[in-house]
Amino acid sequence: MLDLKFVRANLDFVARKQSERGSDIDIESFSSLEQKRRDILQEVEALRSERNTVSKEVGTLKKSGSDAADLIAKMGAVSARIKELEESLKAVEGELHNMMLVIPNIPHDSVPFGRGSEDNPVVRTWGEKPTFDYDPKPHWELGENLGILDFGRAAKIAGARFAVYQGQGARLERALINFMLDLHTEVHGYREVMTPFMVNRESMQGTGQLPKFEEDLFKVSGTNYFLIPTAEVPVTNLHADEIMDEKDLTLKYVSWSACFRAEAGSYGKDTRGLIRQHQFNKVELVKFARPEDSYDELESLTLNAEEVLRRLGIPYQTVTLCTGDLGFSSAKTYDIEAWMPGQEAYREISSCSNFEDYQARRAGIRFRRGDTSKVEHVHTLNGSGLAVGRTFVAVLENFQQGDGSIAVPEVLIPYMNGVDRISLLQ
RNA sequence: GGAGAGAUGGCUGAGUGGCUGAAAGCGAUCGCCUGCUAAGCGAUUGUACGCCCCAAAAGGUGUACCGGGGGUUCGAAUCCCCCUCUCUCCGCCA
Repeated sequence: MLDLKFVRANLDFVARKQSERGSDIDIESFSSLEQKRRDILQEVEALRSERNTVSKEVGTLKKSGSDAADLIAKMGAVSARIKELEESLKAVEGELHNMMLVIPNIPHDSVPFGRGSEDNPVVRTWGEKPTFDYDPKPHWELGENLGILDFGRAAKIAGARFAVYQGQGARLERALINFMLDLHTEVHGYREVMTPFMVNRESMQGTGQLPKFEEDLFKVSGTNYFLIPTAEVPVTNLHADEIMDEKDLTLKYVSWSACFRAEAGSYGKDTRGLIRQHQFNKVELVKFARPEDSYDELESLTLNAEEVLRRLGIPYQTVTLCTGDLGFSSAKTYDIEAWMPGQEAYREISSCSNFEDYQARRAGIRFRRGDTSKVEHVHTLNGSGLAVGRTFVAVLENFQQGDGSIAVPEVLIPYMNGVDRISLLQ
């Protein structure tokens, strides 16, 4: 959520920034609603003030045995009026709040203007694409041939967009999770957390999934719980409604979770294989930072995520999302795209964002400065480090061999209990 | 699932209708004192929103907030109702 006072003072700027990301803001109704809120507020506060003063007089009069009937009758009327005003104030504030909740974040100045993903500039490429003396196979063929992936039975027990991992496939998924967690905790200094996979509505609103994107989420029927689409939600909300100590910043968390996405509106996209699933594993990096540090922290967070691919030996490129492709809550986002030989394309494997104070304002995450003891909103950041299912895909497709087996990347061998190749016989 | 108890500031904990934004203690910050440390003395120590002042900061002022929501009353931390969460006991259970 944007700062109400900032929006009020910079309406044209905010509207222009929103249009750059292809979003509209109704300046007129915002202004009139905001003005109305202040008008009512001033009136109701003046009346409350009067009531407070007179009520004290009533107390004094009664104590001294005098008659206060006149004042009491008068205040009865004032209280009734206050009640009326409070109701309309509540209505106006609710409307204004709902309006604020659906205004996306303002892109950072360094975010390039563009209409969509085709306009995202590449900031880095790493690694050499492997060459094959045959047509490299997509992971779903490799996986099913090796008996480590079973989409048919997944469809039988659950439905489309689910997968069953078995044998060395299940082991590989688990190895990737452990490898990533170890790297981020032991080398990059993140603190590991394991959180609930279901959260309440407030948490979803805190990080920006609600109210606007409810159709993308799974709701647990008969409860108020939603399945998390990413560990970003529970981990960021860990500090909701808290005032943090400046000395604890930058606070860095890493969390493995299953992620659940309804994938509404993606019919026909990536219907084969592991790329787009209703449930997948992800290792997520989350940071809470001081405002002046957050853009440096975004750079290091992105590099921390890239390090996973470097150690695995998977080629990738990193792009900056342009204004038209930027996510709702983000001020700036880098996408890391891994090379997938079987699909002959770079595919998104991580998305690293700085939300500035947008989520912090929604969720009430603040910190107190040590020197001035001023309270400010923190900046929140997060990024996949990495999407495990898609990393699984990248390993299969990049390390496939002519005989259909998969060479296990060096760094994963210890996590595979010494197995250095996945082949049919395993 | 059943029975009971509870939720107050950074923490502990008073407070059963007006003198309570909230006692006391602890902690923290600043100052004094002191060979060092400790102790001692003094002061300060919430958040949000509005208005005034204003380049801004600071300041002034008003309102709200004692788990959340609603009600009674001239007036609610305090009385009533609903909800959430925590604790204890019983039952069930990975």
